[in-house]
Amino acid sequence: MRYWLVKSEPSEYGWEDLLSKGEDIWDGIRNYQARNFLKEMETGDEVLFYHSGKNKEIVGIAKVSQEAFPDLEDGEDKGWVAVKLKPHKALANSVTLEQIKSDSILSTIYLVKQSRLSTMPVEKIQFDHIIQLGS
DNA sequence: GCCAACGTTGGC
DNA sequence: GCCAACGTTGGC
Repeated sequence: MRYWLVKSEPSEYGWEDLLSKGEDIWDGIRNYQARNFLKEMETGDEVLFYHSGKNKEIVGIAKVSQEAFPDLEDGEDKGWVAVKLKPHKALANSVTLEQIKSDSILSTIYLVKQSRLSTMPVEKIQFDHIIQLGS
């Protein structure tokens, strides 16, 4: 079991959209580093859902419901992949970027170090800590 | 609105 | 293969 964080601009696609769908394809990733992480995701892995832009906070936990499969571009397999996600649990209190940056356990995560990466792994200790902050 | 950090593109 | 120019993302 591994832990991840995915990022989305809520005006494009937010946690609410995933909730209302019940399960959805997480596609359109066009960055090699993010793609490699997507390929490593396994069914049942837990995924923190982060809203970029105005709110900048982790709002919920999703689970990988289907492992990587080809994400076609113009009907062709160009090596990009998508996964499927299901909402698992909303955080009672969302965890803000400000909290994350000021926390000694969390300040080293990719979210802070490499702000443009949209899909990234999270250490278990960090994941657990975020859940604790969000409960 | 600006800027930093990346990624991509294209000329050489 | 290098690098300058440009585009994009996302925080401030």
